[in-house]
Amino acid sequence: MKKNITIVEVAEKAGVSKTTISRYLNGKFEFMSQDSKEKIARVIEELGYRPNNLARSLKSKRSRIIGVIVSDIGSPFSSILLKGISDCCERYGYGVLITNTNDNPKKERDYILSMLDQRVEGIIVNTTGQNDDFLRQIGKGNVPLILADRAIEEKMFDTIRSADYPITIKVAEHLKQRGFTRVGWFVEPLNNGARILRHKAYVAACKEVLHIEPQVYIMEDKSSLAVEKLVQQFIDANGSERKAIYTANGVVTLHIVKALQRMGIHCPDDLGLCGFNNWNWTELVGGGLTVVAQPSYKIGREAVKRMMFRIHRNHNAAPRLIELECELIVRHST
Amino acid sequence: MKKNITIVEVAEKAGVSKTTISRYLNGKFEFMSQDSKEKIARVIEELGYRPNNLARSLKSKRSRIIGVIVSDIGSPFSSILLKGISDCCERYGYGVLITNTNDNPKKERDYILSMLDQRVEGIIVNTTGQNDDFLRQIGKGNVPLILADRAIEEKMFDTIRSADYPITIKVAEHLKQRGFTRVGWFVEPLNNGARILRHKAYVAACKEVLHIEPQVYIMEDKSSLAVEKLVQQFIDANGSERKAIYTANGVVTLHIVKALQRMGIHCPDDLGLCGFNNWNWTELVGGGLTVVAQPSYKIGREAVKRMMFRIHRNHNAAPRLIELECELIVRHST
DNA sequence: ATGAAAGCGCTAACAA
DNA sequence: TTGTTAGCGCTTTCAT
Repeated sequence: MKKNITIVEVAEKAGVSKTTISRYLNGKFEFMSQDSKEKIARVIEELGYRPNNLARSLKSKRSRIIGVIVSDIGSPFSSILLKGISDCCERYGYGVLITNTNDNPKKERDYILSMLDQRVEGIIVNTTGQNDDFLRQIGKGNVPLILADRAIEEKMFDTIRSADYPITIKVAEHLKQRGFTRVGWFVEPLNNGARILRHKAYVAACKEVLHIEPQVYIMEDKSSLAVEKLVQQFIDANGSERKAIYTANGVVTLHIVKALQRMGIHCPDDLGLCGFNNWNWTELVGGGLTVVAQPSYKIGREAVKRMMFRIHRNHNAAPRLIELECELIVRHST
Repeated sequence: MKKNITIVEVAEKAGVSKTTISRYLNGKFEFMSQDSKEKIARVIEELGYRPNNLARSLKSKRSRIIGVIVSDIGSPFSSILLKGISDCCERYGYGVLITNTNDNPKKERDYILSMLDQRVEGIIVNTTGQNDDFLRQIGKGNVPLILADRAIEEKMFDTIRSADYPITIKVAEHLKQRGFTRVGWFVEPLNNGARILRHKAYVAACKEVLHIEPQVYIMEDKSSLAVEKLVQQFIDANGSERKAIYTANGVVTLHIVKALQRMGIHCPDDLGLCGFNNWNWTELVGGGLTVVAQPSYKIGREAVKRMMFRIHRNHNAAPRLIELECELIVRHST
């Protein structure tokens, strides 16, 4: 159990004061003799000295860590988002403290609090959507909070998300052009900002492009039976029209594809299908799924960039909504 | 910019000393009057006081954080692994500092070092496989290091991974029983512990079960053309025998499936295919892929459990290799 | 160009 | 049952 090497030993061995070592560590070479610099470098090397970041952060109030809270770390969306976040943080020399709420609002609150206890310099949240009041509260503090993908009502936080409106219009135009006359939208319960905005976009597209009544199918229950029933409902409700399903996210897409396979329904002849999220398997099933590719990686990257701007340039910038372009990838299912 | 509330203010307001507050925070109620306890609780509530974890960790040398280093945070394997790790850490009241190396050995070293600087209490690594010497070095320190999925040669670290040998035997028996007489194994370059052990298992299965020569196809290059060429090679090399491909991991599976689709090869008639990793799409393609389900979530969970054991019960326990059972899921492709 | 000294917010040995 | 006190390892002001 050998004692840890601290700045004190380094100072002694190098024959200078703690202060000088600290200056060295922080790259403040302006007024330092070449001699000291070299000596310190050598001693640090010899001793294998490494600074204690807890102590540094405690004193300097800069932890160089940002906290990230995702709603489902196991999903491809989150994992690509995290990749964007962690790649970008690395470039800025920041570490990433990650937690996973499983869409549990209580956990979200607890984690935010405990990240603040850790003195993270900023928090990126993919919020459950059930904590608006709490988030507002946190927003009053002085640790920047940025929302990824899921917005909240008020324009209080920087929010980075996909530009759902234009892509939904595009999807509608594509479906129309392919001869689909009825489009049902399948979604999980409308309890977070992403779903709500996507819903608005769908309704708008129905009105402006398709000139039909919106048909929203909410997947309360993701059991095989329930999903099949919902699909069947949509089919039954639209007689002999050419029908297409548009999904709200990758999870829904997956459930729908499974249901269609079990039901023996083929795309695009029996039914059109436009999914959301260009996950790697979408090109493999049924000759390839038409999907909207969401810029998950970019969302992560831009969230970090914005965070760095806020931390280093302007703590009080007006909140911004940054919407990133999606891409429509037309394949076989429409 | 209002000053942060510290233990000192709480102490003053509650009319007790810092020590008593500290005792309260750490749940040391044994010798504390009911009166103090209640007063403190009230004051903390009123002030909205939250302890500074940096200070706590600095003093107590217990950060309650463990570091996790994955080789590709964007892959389903990592993301499920992380889910297992973070769910389990939560139960123990630990936070998770995550970094992603993109299989870059230099980054792996840097991250390990900077996690030590953060005074994480333990590190879980899904190592690139290119840092054995460095890892040995770190192993001599007093922060436990645990390997997830990818082992290193020496038995120096706790290692949690899938039990590749028995499942590979089972796969071989299954393929044999289905009438396949030649089995090629497709893998990325053999540069990490997981691949090497899986390779051994495959060679053993060829000898003990299939009684054939092993045929290892290394995917140096994952371009469409290169993969197709490799597949074609395997086919050409085995004339009219009944041939099956066995893949080493999910990424390889994906590339093979794509190649087969492009080449118009159908499973199981033209070629058998047994994949690795039961990712959610494997049941969707070509009537369902036969796969080995790897216990990614459990690997994460067990790694954390072992870490907690090491941290709290026995810092010097002998390194253990924990192999978790895989499951063969037979579907349509074999 | 360098150093002395005063903390950052907390914990824990020791004393009472 | 509670408080006093000396740090944890570093940064930073101020002085030289």
